Amino acid sequence: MVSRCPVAPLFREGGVAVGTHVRKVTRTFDIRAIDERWRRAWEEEGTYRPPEPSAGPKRYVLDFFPYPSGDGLSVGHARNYVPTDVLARYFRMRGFAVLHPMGWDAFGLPAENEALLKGRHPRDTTREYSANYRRQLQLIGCSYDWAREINTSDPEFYKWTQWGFLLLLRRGLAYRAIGLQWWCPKCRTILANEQVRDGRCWRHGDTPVEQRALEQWYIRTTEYAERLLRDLDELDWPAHIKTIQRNWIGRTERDGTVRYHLHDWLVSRQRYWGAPIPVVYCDRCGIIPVPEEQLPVLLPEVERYEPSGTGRSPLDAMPEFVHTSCPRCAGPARRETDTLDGFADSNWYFLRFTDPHYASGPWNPEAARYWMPVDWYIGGAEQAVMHLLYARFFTKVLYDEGLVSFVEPFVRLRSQGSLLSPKDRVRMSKSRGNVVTPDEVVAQHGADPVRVAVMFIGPFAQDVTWDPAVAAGAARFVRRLYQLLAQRAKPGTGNGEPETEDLTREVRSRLHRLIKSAGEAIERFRFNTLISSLMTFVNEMERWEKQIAGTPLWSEILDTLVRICAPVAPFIAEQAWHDLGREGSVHHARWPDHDPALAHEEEHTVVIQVDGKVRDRMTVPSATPHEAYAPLASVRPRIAPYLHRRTIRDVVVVPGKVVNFVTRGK
RNA sequence: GCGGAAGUGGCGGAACUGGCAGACGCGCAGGCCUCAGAAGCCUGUGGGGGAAACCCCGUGGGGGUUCAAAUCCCUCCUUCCGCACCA
Repeated sequence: MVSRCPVAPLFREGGVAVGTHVRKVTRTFDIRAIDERWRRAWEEEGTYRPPEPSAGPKRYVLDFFPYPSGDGLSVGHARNYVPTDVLARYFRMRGFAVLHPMGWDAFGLPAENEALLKGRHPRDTTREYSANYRRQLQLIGCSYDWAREINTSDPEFYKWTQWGFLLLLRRGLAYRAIGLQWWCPKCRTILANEQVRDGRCWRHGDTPVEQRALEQWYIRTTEYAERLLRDLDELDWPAHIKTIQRNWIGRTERDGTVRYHLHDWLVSRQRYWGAPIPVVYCDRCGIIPVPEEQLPVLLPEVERYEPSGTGRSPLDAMPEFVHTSCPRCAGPARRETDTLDGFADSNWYFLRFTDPHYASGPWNPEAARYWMPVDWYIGGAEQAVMHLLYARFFTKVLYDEGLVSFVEPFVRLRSQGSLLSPKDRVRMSKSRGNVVTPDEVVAQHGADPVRVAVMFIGPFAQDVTWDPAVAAGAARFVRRLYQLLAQRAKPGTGNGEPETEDLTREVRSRLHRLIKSAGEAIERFRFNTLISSLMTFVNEMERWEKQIAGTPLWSEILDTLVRICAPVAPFIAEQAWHDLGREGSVHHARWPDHDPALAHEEEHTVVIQVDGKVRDRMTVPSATPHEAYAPLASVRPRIAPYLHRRTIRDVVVVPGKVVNFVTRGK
């Protein structure tokens, strides 16, 4: 049980000896000790593992999985992962079975290019960098179920990527053709159309691409153009992402024929770091797919994996890999030596997460039936075309094959804005030397303040500039929140007077409005206003504390508040949960239900206008009939003079909001 | 050029369906605490006028609809994104 964890001091006793006397001892909130204690406890307890077998209503909450870079995560990445984590934690507390996994898009050009740059093997860099990502994600309290971690360069994974290629081949959707192809001299490989921007390589913006004639593998995405276009309508995605996809598919009418701008997807890469394309070439039988039971076609272990620059893969120079026997006639045959584009991995990885160690197929049909489709998919708009289009395409192929029951993999998509560096107001990158890491901000303020800061700094979808002052403000808020929840929670700290009925009703109403607005803010991805409503509530409770601390009402408030704060500030909420004497983990506690009758405000402030100008305000019971507004308002000392010797031509009443006396004619 | 999104205090932003503009935070000012500082706490903080009560102005510019506009419509300006040139 979580509650067995050793108790660490919450407050450090601090004091400085000056001159002849010792300064008064001050109590310092030691957030790092709290972080460390619960980070360890959650990992040991498997706090975020979904119950097995999962049942009941589910939520699949997924981040775009990253390729692990040697730069590690910046606070900018936290703008993606933290809000998603809040969403996952919220649904968990609401009683949903939540799938919230993380893995590594480890195969492909970006990973191999970086390894080349470092002069190391991508197998080693991948292992090292993903471990660092995992550490950083745990540092900021992301509640992934790490038992489901996947890695696309793992043979257990790419075996099924190869299976997917064979499926496309069998359905006539993969073909070989010679064509003029874009060649990046730095990558020394062919690029897909989508990987060429302004005549330059997507990974090497300073490198113009060249054209080469080569025989390549293509996927017939164009055959699905119409469905890819049409099915966009039903998706809950940001409008601009849909627009980008529509433009990319680009249906036009010329000569009475429907034409598409979309090209077939070129998947061959003359590179080492990818899944070998599972076909062999036999002189007698032609192109023969590797039988499924012989998968995976293992990527051979080599020390030198640099692109040859000849237009052929490094695998081509390895006779022991190339020479094989034909699966059909057993005669001599040659293996395909190109590898698959990394997007062939990210095409389907979300299915693998539903049962990542399943051995008899790419995914467990039962698990996929339960968890799929992805309910919330969160990631940057830079994947608006490639990954999101290929994953939609492949899902439709799986549907046509009868392997899945849905035609779209991602029901809801949300894209976070970039976090710009305060140094130069551009996106953070190590090469620019403008990165702020979560490590340094956590070291300075603690994990919860980092979480609060990246949510509070601006609207989720908007680009914002990182401001260290926001982190400092978030740290102040987290400390005050913790003090409210835990330090002064003990009975008898206030005057403990039996609360009056009116006060109880008012405070409880306030509490239930917070429950309601917090839940709505999370589901609507308004994390900045989520934080501000928590701040407002804490401010108000600090004001009320003198009157009601130590009463049953106060306990009710704290017990509710600690749950509402758990998704946002999981570390201090867990600590406060235990300080409040509760058992287990707050992260297994139920999200409080808001009672609409309690949340309902008993009084409204009504604005009184004369000719549209605000002249006074009055408080009325919410049950006041709207006919009573004008008589009440017209006799008020501030209002009566305005109405004196004027003809009231009209009175507009909006119950609970406004009463407007119109005296002017048109 | 076409299409889309946006423009609110010194700063980040809030304002749900047209109904109190500026919530919340940062910054700043004054105060408390302190030998002093840091931290913390309290108060104030859109602009102008006024001793005050209050009044006037105010959401990029201009016009309109409406009892009422940050919000809806027209127009102009600016910024960002996508398309168009390349694929």
